[in-house]
Amino acid sequence: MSTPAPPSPHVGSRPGGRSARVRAAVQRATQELLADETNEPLTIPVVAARAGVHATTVYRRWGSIGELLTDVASSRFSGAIVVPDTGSLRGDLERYASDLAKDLGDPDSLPLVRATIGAGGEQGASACTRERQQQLEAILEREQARGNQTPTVQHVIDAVLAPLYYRAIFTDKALTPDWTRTLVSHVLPD
Amino acid sequence: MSTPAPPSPHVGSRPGGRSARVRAAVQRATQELLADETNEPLTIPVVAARAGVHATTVYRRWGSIGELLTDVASSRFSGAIVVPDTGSLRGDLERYASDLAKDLGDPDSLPLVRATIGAGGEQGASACTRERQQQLEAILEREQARGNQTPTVQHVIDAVLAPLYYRAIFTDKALTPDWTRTLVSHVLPD
DNA sequence: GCAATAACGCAGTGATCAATGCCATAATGG
DNA sequence: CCATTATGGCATTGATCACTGCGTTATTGC
Repeated sequence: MSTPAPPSPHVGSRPGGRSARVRAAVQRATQELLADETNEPLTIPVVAARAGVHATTVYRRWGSIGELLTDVASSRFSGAIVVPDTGSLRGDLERYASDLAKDLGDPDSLPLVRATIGAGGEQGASACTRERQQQLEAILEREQARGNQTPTVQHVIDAVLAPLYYRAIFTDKALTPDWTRTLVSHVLPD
Repeated sequence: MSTPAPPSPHVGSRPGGRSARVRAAVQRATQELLADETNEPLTIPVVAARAGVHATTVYRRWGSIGELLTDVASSRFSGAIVVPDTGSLRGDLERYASDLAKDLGDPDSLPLVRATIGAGGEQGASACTRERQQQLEAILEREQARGNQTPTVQHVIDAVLAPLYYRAIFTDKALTPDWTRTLVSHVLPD
């Protein structure tokens, strides 16, 4: 966050090369430290030590904790949920909301979201939700391709996505299936 | 967060005594540092220096950055908005949502929310919204006292409060009056 | 295979942080 | 007004952090 920008995170390496292995180890270590209730400081030297990597490497590739968390969140929250295809908009939304609730309820995803919001600023926060918004958009577009009317993307974000994140982050209530169904019912009256 | 617990934050002092002055100075310094785009580390020594107070004092009264932020957020988000009384539920909700949008849009409240979520954990996050939920509850209860039907508190939280916080934290979109009115209209059909 | 380039490991440096013991000062209660 | 308690200031200490040259190892392109 304070450094100009890493020379370019080296994305051209083969999947299994040293670079990819280091990246995976560091990302895993970061999530483990966040999940650990041991209140470890989550600094770069600590993450590096846990990953079995030298702190220098982390400083050079990520630059700061904020950028590291943003990167970890991007990976963690990309592809973890597949867009369902149940045949109906209601089915898709209910299924998707339920999957997202399960994902957000995972004990090590909430600390990651919280920490990323705190240290990653605007970039970090959007890394936690960008793919979710796009997936919601895809669900609505497919329904429109079927020739049906749909609520706007914004409405679905406000009525389904926002409450899920809000409840996860700000409360200690469970994200129950009943409740997620209720959320969906508010955008699909009948 | 790691210390047992401060001996008790000294709440019995007169408003204007040394204790209260120090508390105010530290809280103001914390918010100023968060608002500053200078990317200062927001550590206890830095906060203390800016407040013209010795770091020792901050360590003893708050113990950690997380607890300090939680305390600052509690103060900052308590009493900043008064529950409106327009005579109608729709008026109250629209007014309240608009006030909250203005408050969340304040350039130095968003960094505080983000940082508190990140460093304050469950306690910190709820400090940002507790009073808001209670105020919403008060609005609904007054409408019920008028003998009218209302949506549930949970529904209003999901449909109005959650999108406001979600948009503020995760996106860079403005919290426009038009949009907040739309949110209210979703819980008050007609 | 063999150069060229990029990524990583190593050791070390200055700066900053968290934490503590001791004393000064202000606030409470009789 | 005085004693008791609590709160804040000061100096210091050990630990940790962010960061940087330099050499080594892996990866890429020819």
